Amino acid sequence: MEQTIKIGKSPTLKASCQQCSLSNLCLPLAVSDQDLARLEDVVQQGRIYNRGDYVFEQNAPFRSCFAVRSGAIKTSIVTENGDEQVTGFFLPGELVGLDSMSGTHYACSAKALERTSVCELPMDHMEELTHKLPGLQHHFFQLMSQEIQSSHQLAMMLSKRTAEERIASLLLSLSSRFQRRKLSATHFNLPMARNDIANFLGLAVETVSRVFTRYQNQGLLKARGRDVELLDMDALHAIAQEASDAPPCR
Amino acid sequence: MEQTIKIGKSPTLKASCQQCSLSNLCLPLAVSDQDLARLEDVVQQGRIYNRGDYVFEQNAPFRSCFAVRSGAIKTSIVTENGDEQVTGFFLPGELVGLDSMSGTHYACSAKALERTSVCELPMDHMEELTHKLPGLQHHFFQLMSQEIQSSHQLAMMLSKRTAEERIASLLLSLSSRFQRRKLSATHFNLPMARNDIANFLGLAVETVSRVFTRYQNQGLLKARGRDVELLDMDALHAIAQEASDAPPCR
DNA sequence: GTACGCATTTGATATGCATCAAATTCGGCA
DNA sequence: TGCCGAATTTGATGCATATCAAATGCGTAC
Repeated sequence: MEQTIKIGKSPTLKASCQQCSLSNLCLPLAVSDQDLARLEDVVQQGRIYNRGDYVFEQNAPFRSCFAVRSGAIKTSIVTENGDEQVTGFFLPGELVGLDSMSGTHYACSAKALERTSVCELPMDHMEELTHKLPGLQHHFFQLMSQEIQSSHQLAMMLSKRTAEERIASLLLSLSSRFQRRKLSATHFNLPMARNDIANFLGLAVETVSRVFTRYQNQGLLKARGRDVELLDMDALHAIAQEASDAPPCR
Repeated sequence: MEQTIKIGKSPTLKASCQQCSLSNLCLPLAVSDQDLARLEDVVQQGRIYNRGDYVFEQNAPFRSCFAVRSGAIKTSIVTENGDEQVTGFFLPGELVGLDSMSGTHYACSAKALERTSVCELPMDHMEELTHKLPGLQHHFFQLMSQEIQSSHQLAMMLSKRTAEERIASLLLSLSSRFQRRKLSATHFNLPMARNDIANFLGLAVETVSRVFTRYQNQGLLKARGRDVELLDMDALHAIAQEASDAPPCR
C-alpha cells in the first residue's frame, strides 16, 4: 500500500532563519544579521516527510545535514548481519547527519517518526560558509562535540544502567527538550514507538512495556500509548541518577 | 609513594609536525607546507606523562585537545553516583578531547595508560587557524564526525553484541590501528588492563578473562598478560561480525 | 632476591532481562 | 462503523553474564 506522497520532492525554498522560532536552538545567536542572510542563501527550507519516509538512507551519497523544523526523526545504523541500532532521536531545533561528515556516504539512516519538516544544509556550501564565519564554525564544532558527548552518555547507559534507569533517563531527556521549546515538560506525546525506545536503550520491547506499567502502578507517570504524563519528576530524577545507594566513593 | 616526575610541566617546544612520523595520521595531508608552519606555531609538543597521570580531568577548565605521539590514553566519564564508563582508547596519531569542545570544562578525564607523549592543541588558537585554513577545518569536521560514528558503533556493541563478539571487535580494532602505524597486526601489547577492557565493553572483568582463555583454548590467539598474538584473524573477524546465522534479512 | 599489593584467572551461584507465547488494544482504512 | 494488521501488554521460562569468593600470577619496590 504505502501511498507515499513525496512532498519532500517539492521545490525547496530559500530558508528564512531570521523568522524561524527555532533559530535560537538551531543556531544560537552564533551569527549576526548579515551573516544570517548568507546562511539563508545556503539553507534550503521546506522539505516535508511523512511518517516512515527516509530523510536519507545509510550508504547513500552524503550531501547534506538536516535541521528538524517540526516533527521528529530517528537515526539508526544497520550492520551486515542485519541488526539495527537506533542511535538517536531528533526533535525540532536539532541537527541530523553530523556523524556522516567524515565520509562520502551516510553513516546511518534517518527516518521520519511523524510528519516532519526539515531544513536542508548542503555541507559543501556550509563548509564554505563556516570558513567565512568564525562564529558559525565554532557553533558547528560545539554541535558535533555535543553529539559525541551524548553518544558517550548513551554508552554509559547501555553498559551500566538498569532498564528502569534507562527509561527514566530517556523520559527526562525528552522532557527537558520539550521544555526548551516552551512546551510542557510533564505532558507530551512520545514521537517514537515502544520498539524504537527498546532498540535505542538496548532493551527488549517487552521490558520497556513492563517498566512503563510498573512506573504507572507506582504513580510516577500516566501513559496511554504514546501520550505520557510525568507525575513525579523528582522520583524519576532519583531513579535516573541512582546507581547504588552504597557509599559515594568506589 | 607515586613519585610523579612531572615532565609534563617542562617547557613545551614548538612542534615540528613536518617531521613527525604520525603527521599523515594526525593531520592527513590536510594542509600545505606553509600551512604546516603556521600549525607548528600553535601546537605545543613535548608533554610527557607517566602511567596513571592525568592528561586532563573531568570538569577542569577546557583549553586544549591532545594528539598522542607515543604511548596510549584512556578517556572516561564518571557520574555523580561514582560509576565510571571508559569512553575510548587513544593510540599514537589519534586526537583526544574532541568531546569537550562544546563546553567550558572537560567532559571526561584522560589518563595515560603507559608512558605517553602528546602534542597540545590549544583550541582557541586552533579555531583561529581552522578558520584560516579550510583544509584544516574540514579535517577537524572529519575527525569529530568519525568520533561520533565510532561512539555509535560502541553503542551498537554494548546493546546488541555478546561478550565474545565485543572482545573480538576490540582486538581487531586495535589490530588495525597498530597496522596503520606499520606495526604488527597480529602481535602487540595491549596498552590497557583487563579492567579497562571490561569497563569499555560493558562487561565484568571476570567475563573478559574467561573469553580470553576460551579464545586461547580454541587456538584463536595466544595471550600472556598484555602480550597478545592473534592466531586466527579470519575466525575473529567472523565472530566480530556474526550476529545470527539466521536468514540475512530481518 | 624477596615480599607485598594488585591484576588476572578460575570456580560456584544468582539474577535481570531476553525470549517465547499469547492475549489485548490501537490505529488506519474500507 | 467495523475490520484487520500492527503495536502493546502480560505471563512463563531460560540463559548470558554479573556477582561473590578465592587462588594464582606478576610487577615493583625495598
